[in-house]
Amino acid sequence: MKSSKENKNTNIYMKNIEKLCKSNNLKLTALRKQVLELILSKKSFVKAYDLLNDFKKIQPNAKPPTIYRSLDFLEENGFIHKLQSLNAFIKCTHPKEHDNCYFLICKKCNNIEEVCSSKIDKVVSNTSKEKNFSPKNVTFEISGICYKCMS
Amino acid sequence: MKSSKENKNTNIYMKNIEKLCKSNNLKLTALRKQVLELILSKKSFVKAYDLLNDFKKIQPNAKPPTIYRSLDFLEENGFIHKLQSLNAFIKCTHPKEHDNCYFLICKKCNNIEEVCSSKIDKVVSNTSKEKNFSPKNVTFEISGICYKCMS
DNA sequence: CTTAAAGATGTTATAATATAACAAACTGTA
DNA sequence: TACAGTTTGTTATATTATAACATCTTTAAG
Repeated sequence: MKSSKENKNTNIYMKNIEKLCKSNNLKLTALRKQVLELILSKKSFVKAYDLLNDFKKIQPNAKPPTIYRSLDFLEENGFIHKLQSLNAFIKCTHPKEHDNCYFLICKKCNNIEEVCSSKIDKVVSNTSKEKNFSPKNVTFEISGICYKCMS
Repeated sequence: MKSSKENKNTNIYMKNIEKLCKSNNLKLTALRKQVLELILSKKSFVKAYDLLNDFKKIQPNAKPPTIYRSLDFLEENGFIHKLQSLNAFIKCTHPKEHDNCYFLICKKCNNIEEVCSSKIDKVVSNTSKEKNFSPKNVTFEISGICYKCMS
């Protein structure tokens, strides 16, 4: 069961997404919204096929492309992130507010901390400049142990 | 056909790996060596199943675990890297000389530039410290367009 | 309106990536 | 030598992801 506070946060989040879609002329269809809601309902990351199984409770004949297409849409538009080292997906904590996000992934509790750091942005752009490289996508995932699990 | 210069470089590389294995008490078995040689023979990254097909020319009854186990050994010991955003593998340009490597991945020509930067190392350790996080593995891959492909 | 084009979804099938589990062979060492 | 640990062989299957084509919906132009 989700607490009413979580529900409220999810609602605020969805309102924001709806606004962003409107202003960016993106189609947040019922399907995409449902998939996003499922992702939001997770404490941490979610695997595509787990999402598919969840989604089958709503729409029993859902198939992998159903999920993957929605994931594509949500990721392309910065509403979720793919964690490349886990083959998993997670909501973006502040959609459309910046380009790149970085992640601290705890191997023990599976908690993900999303980090947005201008220092990291600078390292990316400096490294790219040095190497004459034009960056498009950045994958930056640090896996290890979070402070809660260190003891 | 490989140039004799490439063969020479590969030989030097392998000698170094053999030395490193000896001094670290690692077993570079014939199998592992063959797999590494196949990886070294590539200009860029290689996919596991392409590697398997290559390897089948040497040993026709090779199976996925044959390859994946060798990849595990080679990666664990820092002789190759897994590119998480590509599900692919590439040799390490300077094995055992540092902890983490970063990659510039050209989407056009598939060239990979391996970058080792103390600035990036610092950002990782500073970010981790700030967040009270104990980092173990770093995935840092920037995909984009390299200077050769920019025109 | 209406209709053509683009976009989204449904559906079937299959590709691509990776690992579990257990058996057999090998290696080092007590 | 024998036995413990490691590596490799082998079969099977799990996991992740996409191609291809049909159908339905939306949108914008005529």
